[in-house]
Amino acid sequence: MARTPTTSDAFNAVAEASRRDLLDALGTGEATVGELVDRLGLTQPQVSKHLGVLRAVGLVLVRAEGRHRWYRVNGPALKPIHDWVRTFERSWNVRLDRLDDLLAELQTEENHP
Amino acid sequence: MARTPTTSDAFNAVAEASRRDLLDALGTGEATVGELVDRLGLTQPQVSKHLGVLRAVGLVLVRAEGRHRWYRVNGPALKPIHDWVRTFERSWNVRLDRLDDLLAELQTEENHP
DNA sequence: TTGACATATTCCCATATCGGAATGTATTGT
DNA sequence: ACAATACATTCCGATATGGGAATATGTCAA
Repeated sequence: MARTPTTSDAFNAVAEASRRDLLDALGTGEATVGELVDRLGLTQPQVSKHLGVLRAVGLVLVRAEGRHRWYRVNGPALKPIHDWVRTFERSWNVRLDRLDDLLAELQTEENHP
Repeated sequence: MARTPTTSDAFNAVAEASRRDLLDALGTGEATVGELVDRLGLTQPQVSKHLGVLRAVGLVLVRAEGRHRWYRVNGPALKPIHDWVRTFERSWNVRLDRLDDLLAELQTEENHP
């Protein structure tokens, strides 16, 4: 077998920096392919192909209007990534870490009434 | 050029499901290669190679003890992913979304005193 | 020393990728 | 009808991948 296809899930689609740049460039709004080409300095086929991958995994949605295609981010498709990485958040988030300490302390008190 | 190497950053390293499984299996503790082989049902070379990729991007740390290697997750290496995906959180998190509404409302009131 | 054990590394191959260049397909304006 | 515009698709080649199988490296135990 080879590497997991980029179109298999959000994790693989987003691994490519250019595709993250595209999502960042779209932000909360809409943009056409041409606008994205200008903003990112990529070639038109590059942008179209990357958008194709993002669309395949549901990370972007398209709306046709004349000869333009308005792309926008489909945020919820990123939730699986957020959910997964969030389970490790305690290892660098001091606030959550201190919450752990507090809970442990309460647990101890409970054992020594 | 080809696809971005798996060892270039956390995004690419974590794109492979087996490597996420390895990180999940490690959790907050430590484990040897053999233990991970048993837990995940992968072959030993598979586990060693995947751990090699994770180590290359700093996602795991190793401690040698005799003929065993104790691996553990290096959480902070996941922070770049968390930070990036977090900027899109508003699109699915209702609480943050309502906070946006509230702020917009306050803004309107300010304009109509 | 020798053998068993734990882990890492190498070799092989089928496969998907990315970029570049060229071309295809709609849609619009004149 | 025709040219221009906006975008998608195809063909190409170089490259890294992941699994399997075999082998190498290092450590312990008798």
